[in-house]
Amino acid sequence: MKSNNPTLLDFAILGLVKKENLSGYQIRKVFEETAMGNYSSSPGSIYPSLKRLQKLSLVEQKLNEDTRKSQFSITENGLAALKDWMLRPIELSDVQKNLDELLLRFAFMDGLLDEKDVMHFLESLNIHLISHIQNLQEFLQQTEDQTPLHGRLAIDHGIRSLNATLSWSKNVLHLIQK
Amino acid sequence: MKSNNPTLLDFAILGLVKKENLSGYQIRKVFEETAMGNYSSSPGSIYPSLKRLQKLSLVEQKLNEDTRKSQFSITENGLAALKDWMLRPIELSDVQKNLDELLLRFAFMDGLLDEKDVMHFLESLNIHLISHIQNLQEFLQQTEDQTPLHGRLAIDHGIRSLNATLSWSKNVLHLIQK
DNA sequence: GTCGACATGTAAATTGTTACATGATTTA
DNA sequence: TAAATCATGTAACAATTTACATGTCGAC
Repeated sequence: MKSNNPTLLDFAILGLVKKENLSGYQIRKVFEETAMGNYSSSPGSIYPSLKRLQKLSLVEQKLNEDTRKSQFSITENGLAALKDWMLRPIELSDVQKNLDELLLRFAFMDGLLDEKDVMHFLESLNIHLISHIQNLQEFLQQTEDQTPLHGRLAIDHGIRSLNATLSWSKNVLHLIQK
Repeated sequence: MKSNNPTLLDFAILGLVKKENLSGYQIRKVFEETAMGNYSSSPGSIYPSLKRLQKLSLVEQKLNEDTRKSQFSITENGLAALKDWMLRPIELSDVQKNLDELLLRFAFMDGLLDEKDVMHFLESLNIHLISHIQNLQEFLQQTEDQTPLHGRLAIDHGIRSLNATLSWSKNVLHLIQK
């Protein structure tokens, strides 16, 4: 009854080594120095994650002939797992709690999914965003008198933020459809 | 060498019981049913959190005379801790990774901080948001040719999302200044 | 009288954080 | 040759998730 499901960090690493073979240290540097800085770069998270990925045979460690250094590369298994993850149906709870994960999925779709699947992902994202935004607006109206000002403003922030995501998503859809 | 620092969930609960005395179950319901649904409502997180807060004497358990049921209320200590937390200087890393926490801090400021401190919080937030947005834009430009399309679009999402937060914050500042 | 909601917990497993530890290689 | 960076790991601790466990109370 073991879970064996890769964590979000596992997928982040998997997506990175898919694009380019990397050593553990190089992966840490990516998380430290690039816009992916929201993921942990501590050795105590990266190296255990790489072990997990190896145990699941999603990545393998190979010697780079040029640099004589060991690097990780994605396996067939790993590619399939990455694709499965990207094609997972979006749920309302993802939009409520795991927007980061959806964005990470999108960020790695390059060259893995075809245009049709990317569009389907964005369309599904739009539907769930709209639904969640509406829920928040209704909640705001229904609790107008009970909720203190700052609480209402915080919810308003949530709505605005989701609207920004929605308009981004529509924009990207437009852009992809050329 | 123990840390004894309340977690984000601890502060979320502390903020709730500050507004109103609540039982553990009632707290769970808030996280299940309201816009605070991004915080965990599982008994395995709520009850241990309440124990931590009690051990730190930030909340105390009392019998509600009317309902004959036990509820938690915030202590003097708890009020001070909540205030300290809200007055913590904002850092760039908060804007990069912990925007949720900043929003939670704002959401509970009602009746705890005076107008001046709220404004200072928002002004500091603005400064850090602007700085982070600029960093992301520079990163986008510097890596334009190396980063694949989806990666650039994901960063663009980050920028748009932060801009939404910034415009919200400016709006709130305006609103508070009347 | 039974079903659903109220109500409070614990245990195991998982994950991640912080700090520690070690050594090689490069560069000033 | 000393300092910085490269490079990989472990250990202790903290927090959360999931599942289990138990019992009360009100409504139908």
